[in-house]
Amino acid sequence: MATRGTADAADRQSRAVTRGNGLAAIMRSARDIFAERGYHGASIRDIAKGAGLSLSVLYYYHAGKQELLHALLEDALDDCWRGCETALAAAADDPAARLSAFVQATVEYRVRRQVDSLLALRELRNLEPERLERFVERRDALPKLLREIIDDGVARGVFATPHPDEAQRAILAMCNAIAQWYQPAGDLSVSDLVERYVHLALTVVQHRPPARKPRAKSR
Amino acid sequence: MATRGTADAADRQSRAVTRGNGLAAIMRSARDIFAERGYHGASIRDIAKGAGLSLSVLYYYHAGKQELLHALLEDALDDCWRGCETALAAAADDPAARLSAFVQATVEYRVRRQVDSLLALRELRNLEPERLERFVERRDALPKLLREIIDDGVARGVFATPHPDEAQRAILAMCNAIAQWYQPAGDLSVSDLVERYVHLALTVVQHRPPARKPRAKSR
Amino acid sequence: MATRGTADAADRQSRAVTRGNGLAAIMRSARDIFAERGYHGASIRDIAKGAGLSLSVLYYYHAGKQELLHALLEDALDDCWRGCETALAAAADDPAARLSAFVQATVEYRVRRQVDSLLALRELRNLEPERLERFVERRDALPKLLREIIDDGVARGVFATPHPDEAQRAILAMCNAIAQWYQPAGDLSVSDLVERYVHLALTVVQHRPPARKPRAKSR
Amino acid sequence: MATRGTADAADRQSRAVTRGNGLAAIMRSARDIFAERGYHGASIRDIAKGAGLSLSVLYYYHAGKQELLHALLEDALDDCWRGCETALAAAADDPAARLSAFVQATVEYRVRRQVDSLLALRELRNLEPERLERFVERRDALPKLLREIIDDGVARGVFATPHPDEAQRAILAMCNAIAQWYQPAGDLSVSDLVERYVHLALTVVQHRPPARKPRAKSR
DNA sequence: TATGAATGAGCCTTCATTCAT
DNA sequence: TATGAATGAAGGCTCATTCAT
Repeated sequence: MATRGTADAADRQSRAVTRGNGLAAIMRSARDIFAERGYHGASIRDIAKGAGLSLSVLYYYHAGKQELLHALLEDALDDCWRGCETALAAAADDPAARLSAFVQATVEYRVRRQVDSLLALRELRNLEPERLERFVERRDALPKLLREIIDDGVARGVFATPHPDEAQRAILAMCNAIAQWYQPAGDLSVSDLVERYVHLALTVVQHRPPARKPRAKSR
Repeated sequence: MATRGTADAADRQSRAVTRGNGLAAIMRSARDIFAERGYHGASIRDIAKGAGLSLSVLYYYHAGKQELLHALLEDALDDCWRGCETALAAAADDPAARLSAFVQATVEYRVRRQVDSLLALRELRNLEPERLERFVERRDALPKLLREIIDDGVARGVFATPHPDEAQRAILAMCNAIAQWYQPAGDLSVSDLVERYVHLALTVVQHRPPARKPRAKSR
Repeated sequence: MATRGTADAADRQSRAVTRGNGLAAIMRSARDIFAERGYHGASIRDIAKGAGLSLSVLYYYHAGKQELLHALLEDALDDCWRGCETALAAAADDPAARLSAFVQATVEYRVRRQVDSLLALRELRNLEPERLERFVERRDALPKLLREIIDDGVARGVFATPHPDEAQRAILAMCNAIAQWYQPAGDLSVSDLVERYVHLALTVVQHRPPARKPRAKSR
Repeated sequence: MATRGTADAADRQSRAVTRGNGLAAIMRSARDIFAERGYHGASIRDIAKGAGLSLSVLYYYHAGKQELLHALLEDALDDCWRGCETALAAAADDPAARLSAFVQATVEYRVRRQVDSLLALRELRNLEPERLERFVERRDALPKLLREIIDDGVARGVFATPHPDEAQRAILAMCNAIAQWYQPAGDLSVSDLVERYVHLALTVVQHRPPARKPRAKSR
């Protein structure tokens, strides 16, 4: 017959967690703590404490630690895709424009979801095999998409890179890395950041703007 | 009455670990298991088992799990630096040549120490604060070195990039990423890999080979 | 963002539990699950789920898990006694007839309440001390009653057993065991089962039918 | 970096557990505590405490709680079989003698291993399915053996029971029950107990000693 | 009547580490 | 060098129970 015990309210100082808002608080805390210590280094006890809730609520909302991670990663990947698709839908049908749109979306995502996006890079391997497989499949469509854009540019003679494969990898690698160092409070604004990375990407694929549309006579 | 106490020698079949080679076996096992599961996900029990040794030997050679990781990372970083220094020592005093040497050394290191180099990227954060600080200091000299090379190139007018900082980051990011995907058994030889990444790096810094030494009219 | 919070009504498909029948559903579920997994192995969550109700309703009807068990056991014991008393009330005042009536009632109870009767045997010890004491007192009156019947038979010279105590224990033990193996759907009908156990019991007490009622004069 | 903590020696008063004798102490404690509270009601913490050892040693010797139970049950069943086989090997080839030997062995086992034998009856269901199956198979050979003895007696006309199946069940049930009530310190000696149960069993099968070997006048 | 959200205690297990040999 | 036995701490998870609605 369990008694109530001494729940020292001091432990839950930041208890902005009003009844019913448990889930959001947990997700937030999980994100931060997973990011800080890694999946195995993070204890669900600490996650709960970070959320200002008891250990057990976590299991009310999620089946366990693993599922918690999964939920975070899926959410982040969803957001990433949404950004890309929106940007590409708005872009002109021209390789440079599409590449720029892709890079812009990716950079903005890395900044907007700095923490989660790092999680997705680092903690992927801690997903259970089955979950991992499904996740990776969805994620791998991104490099494929980028590759198509590059190939298209090469085919149309706008991108001169002799190594489209390396170019694709390089562009993603440098964009992904942003989440590791960018400091929103710093000097570099997001729009400047985007501009620079778009430039960098176009450089990497060796973008050669086509001769001006030969209007009359280019002389 | 089934027991587990007596470690059946059968479990250590792969005991190529002839007496006296304990240390090497442990390092190898630790490297693989840390890489596979991450620092917190790896148990020293499994590391010992992987080395074909008993748990306790590990403590004969190392003070603990933490020190084991440290030893691995230091060793990897040493190797990385050795490679860079050797390459740069042999390179001509010319930004493009120096950048090429740097990239070549880095790429080769990522391939030569594929596993350890990944460890150094991923498990860094699991070093104890004091160890971490010393390590990072040493590691951060690498980007600084690269930055100097780039700045020099820009100053001399050989590199046209308007964003040397981004260039530096991009070059390191793409080189680092190699360890994540390169397959030594695949089609791409190391020398080809190096060649492509050197090209990529020169592209990123917007290398402009200086006009042939303007023999006659310099005007 | 997968959650678990909202109990999806689909989970309660078998909701034959039309509003208002909660109590019966809970008792049924509790009986089955306690029987299947034992008191400590059964979770009230599963009991509630088995009843097609939410966890909390359980507490509307019962003070807790312990009381739930108690209610089940008391109910079963009541039934057992009712059967015995009815049977004995209808039996002739003759040891063999009374023993037969007792055995018949007991066997029929073990079949009629197969599950609950097993519960009463196995989960008794999980009652809280005070409850346990009261329960055992009531239950122990059964062997005592049986013992009286046997002693009476021995006194009257109808039962020849030299070990009335062992006989009593043997008879109860074998009747109790019925609940462990009897399959209502099988070949053996309840009336046959009763007949055999009555025979067995009479054998155990070494029943010797008295010399025919000395009609005229046996001389 | 874990420190030693305050191991209050007081907690391990009965520490007759000298280094190296851990296994035996654990088995003993496990037996008692499983018997007292049932598999699910017993915590391995309490088992360890009962053994005067730390929680973790348990896992040095056994894979877990489940395996601990399994080890106990197997050991008990082994003992039971050994007893039966020895007894039957020494018995004459005559149904009554064999039945007596079987009952004697069974009764003695129930007394000798009073606790474990109860465990085997009650906690069986808590074995994992695979383990359970193997165990039950071995255990079920016992009733079969008893049944063969009875059938043989019936065939030879020495046992008159019309219900050999019920007889077999009754004999085992009453013998099994012994472990529930017998008190070694009480009035009834083991040899008396055996004698009574042999008598009871012979009664149950309705043993009819064959007519004295018709020496001279068979009339 | 009935529910969803939340809690504290406790459980089984694993882990890094130590110590005597 | 190397090992088996043992330990305290912590980890993930389940559980009976409560409370506000």
